[in-house]
Amino acid sequence: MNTENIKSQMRKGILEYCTLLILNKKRAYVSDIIQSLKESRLIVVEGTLYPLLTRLKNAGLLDYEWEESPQGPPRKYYCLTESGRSFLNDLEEAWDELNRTVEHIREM
Amino acid sequence: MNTENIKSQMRKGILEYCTLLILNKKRAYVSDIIQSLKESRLIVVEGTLYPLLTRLKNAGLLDYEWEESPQGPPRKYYCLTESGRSFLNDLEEAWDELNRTVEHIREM
DNA sequence: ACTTAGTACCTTGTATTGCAAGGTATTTTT
DNA sequence: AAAAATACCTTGCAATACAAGGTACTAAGT
Repeated sequence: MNTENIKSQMRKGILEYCTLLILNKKRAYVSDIIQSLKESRLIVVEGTLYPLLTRLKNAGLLDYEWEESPQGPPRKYYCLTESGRSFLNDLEEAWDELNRTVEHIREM
Repeated sequence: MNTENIKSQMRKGILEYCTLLILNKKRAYVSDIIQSLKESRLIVVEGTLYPLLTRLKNAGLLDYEWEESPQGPPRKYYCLTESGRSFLNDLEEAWDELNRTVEHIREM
C-alpha cells in the first residue's frame, strides 16, 4: 500500500466532476481534456477517459460532434447537454459537502 | 446515473483518509468510527469498514487491542502505528493537492 | 506507390473496493 | 430457554481506473 495508490483512489471520485467542469467551459476532445487535467496536475490516461465519456454520453449528460482535424483523423468534440449542466451543479454541491466533511473531521 | 452514485464515488477516495484522521485523535472500535463519520455526514456501513480496517492493519498502518465491553461481546480497539501517522501526513498532502486541483480547474 | 510517424479513436482484462446481504459469537434481558 | 442487543466477519456483486493492445486515418519521406 503506497501513497500513489491512495492518491489514485482519491482521484477516482473527482474525475467525472473535473471532466464536466472542463467541458462546461468549452467543448473539447480527449487530448484537450487530458491536457487540461494535466495542467491541474490530475494525470489521466486515454483508457480511463474514453469509457468515462461514453458513460456520460449514454447518461445524456454529454453530446458530441465530429470535426475534421487540421492534421490526422477527425476528432470527437464533446460538450455538456442541459441535463449535464444541471448534473454539474449537483456535483459542485457534493464536492463542497465533502470538503465540509473533511474539515469537520479534521477539527474534531 | 444518479447523484447518489457519484457522491458514493467521491466518498470512496476519502474514506481511508477520514478513518485514519479519526483514529489519530483516539483509538476506537468500529461502531465508534461509524458514529464519528456519521456526525460528519459520511455514511458508511459495517461491510465497508471491516475490510478497510483489515487492509490498513495488514499494511502496518493500524494496530488493535481487544477490550472487554461494559455490555456485550469484547471490542476490537484500533489505533495508529508510527507508520500510520506518517502515512496520514502523506494523505493530508494528497488531499490538499487534490483541493488545489479542483480549485484550479474551477477557475480555468 | 509504399512505408513510417503521428494522431485519433476504442476495447479487453485485471485489480481494487464500497456495499448489500447474510453469518457467527458473546452478553444481557425477559 | 428464548429473545434482543452488540460485536465480530465474509461472500458476491457492481463500478471503474489503468495497463496494454488494437484499428483507422492523414501526412511526410523514400
